Amino acid sequence: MEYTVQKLAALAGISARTLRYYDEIGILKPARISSSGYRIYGPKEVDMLQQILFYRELGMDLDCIRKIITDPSFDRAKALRDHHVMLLAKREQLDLLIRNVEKSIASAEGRIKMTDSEKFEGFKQKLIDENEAKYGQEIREKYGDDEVDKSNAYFKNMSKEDFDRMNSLSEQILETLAEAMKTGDPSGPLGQKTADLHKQWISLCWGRYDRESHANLARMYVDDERFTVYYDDRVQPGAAAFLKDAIMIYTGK
Amino acid sequence: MEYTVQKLAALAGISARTLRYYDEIGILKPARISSSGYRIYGPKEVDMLQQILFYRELGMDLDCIRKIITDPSFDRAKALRDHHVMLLAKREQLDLLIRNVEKSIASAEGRIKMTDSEKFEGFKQKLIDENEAKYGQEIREKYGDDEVDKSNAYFKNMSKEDFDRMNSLSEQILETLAEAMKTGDPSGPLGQKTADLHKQWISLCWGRYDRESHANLARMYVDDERFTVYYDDRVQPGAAAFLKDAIMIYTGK
DNA sequence: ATTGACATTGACGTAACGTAAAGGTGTAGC
DNA sequence: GCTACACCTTTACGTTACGTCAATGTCAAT
Repeated sequence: MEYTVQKLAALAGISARTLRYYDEIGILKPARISSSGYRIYGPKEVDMLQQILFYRELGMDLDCIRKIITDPSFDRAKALRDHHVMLLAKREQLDLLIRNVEKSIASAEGRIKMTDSEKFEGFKQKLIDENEAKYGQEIREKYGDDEVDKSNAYFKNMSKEDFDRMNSLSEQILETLAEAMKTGDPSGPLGQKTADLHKQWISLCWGRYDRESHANLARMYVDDERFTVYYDDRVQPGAAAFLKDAIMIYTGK
Repeated sequence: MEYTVQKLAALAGISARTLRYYDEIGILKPARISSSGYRIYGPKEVDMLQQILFYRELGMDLDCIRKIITDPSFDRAKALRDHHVMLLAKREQLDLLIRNVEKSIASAEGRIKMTDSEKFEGFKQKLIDENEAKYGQEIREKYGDDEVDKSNAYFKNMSKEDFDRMNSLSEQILETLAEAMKTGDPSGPLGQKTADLHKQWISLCWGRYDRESHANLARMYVDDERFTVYYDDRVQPGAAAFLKDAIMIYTGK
């Protein structure tokens, strides 16, 4: 498939001017120039543009992008994996921001107090992202290692202290869930306390927390018999469904 | 609490120059000027800056931000709720991008084919975001409804077809896992096939897939007795650990 | 052959700061 | 009281990633 400037621009959701600029600064040259001087882009350029937009989305400046993609050792497969890691990091930052705005709402309603520092949580992270984007590969490779280390160290470092805490949380969840079900209200204080304990348990298990995963896990609780049976047996029938409702309200889903 | 430029800048993770610029264009004036001409910011300004950064994060230009926050009918509580809705929308766009990069990886490995249009999914959304930011409230209120509908539609839409597929996948996983364990090699073709089936199952359950969550779930399989017992009972002792190893290799963690 | 939607290359404009210059201020330590 | 040094000020020019004309050429259809 071949594209002229405006066709490709429409496809990618950018302007024709942007494509001409990218040609001008040598970041994305057309596959060929037609006899009448038109820029013609081919499949390779489409893929390259996608790469560029991924980097751009992560806040990298065009000069840095050029250095990376024109590097002879540029590895598209690795770049895609890097994008993936960075996008997941960005989502965590976004989740921080979302929690920030939720806390700000609660604070505006006088339900909680926020420190000034808390008011800017999730914004600062952006700077770190950008630094990472600038220093590029080495740090990213290190980042990758850290990731692996972090993952591996998870259950190694956890032994005893955290593990005990995890088991204690499991028990607390069951106890609080039983109490909460007596009230019959998943949105009540006991229901929400259960959800909060459950969140702590997840944070410990997964090493990180995001509301969407929490909600998905809750859905699985009613959907997957392993879980349903576990909670229904240990608390009472309907416990898994009750917990799911509490978590849904807790996560705002 | 009172802040000088650099103190506030450090707090918010921006530069002192940015604060002076915001003063210059009339978007954030200091509470007062000290006898020696220093800018002094108070608690009100801290909250205002937070607002500004929320709007900026959503891609709004400063001129537009000024019009909003200097409007006499500006309602901080409503603004916060708007931020919340917009940030959730942004996260959905991010999830689209993440799925895009995952598909791109699969495509690079020749596992699937992508249309050129699909290659730019999640980027275009940004334009829509900006339009929404401009046209504001009515659309956002409608969007909010869609949000709720979509969440609810998750398992409603799944009924029968997908649900059956889920159960069939569960069985396949157990069968393949049993076969794979005979070879004793989690990295072998059968072990990796098990992991791939498991991935499909997750994709169905969670509505999306990322390797990190997959790996975390695998860790939970050996760590949480509910899972361990489930697999060890149904296949053979050590099955949960074997599956975890296979998934670790599969996800490259 | 004309129309209208495309393409081209300049060239200047703009937003949101970065950066440097030239100078005043606050306070900690000697 | 003096010095050092980290902070503050304004002024002003530089930069990035394009937007926006302007002047001109091209293509496809009527």
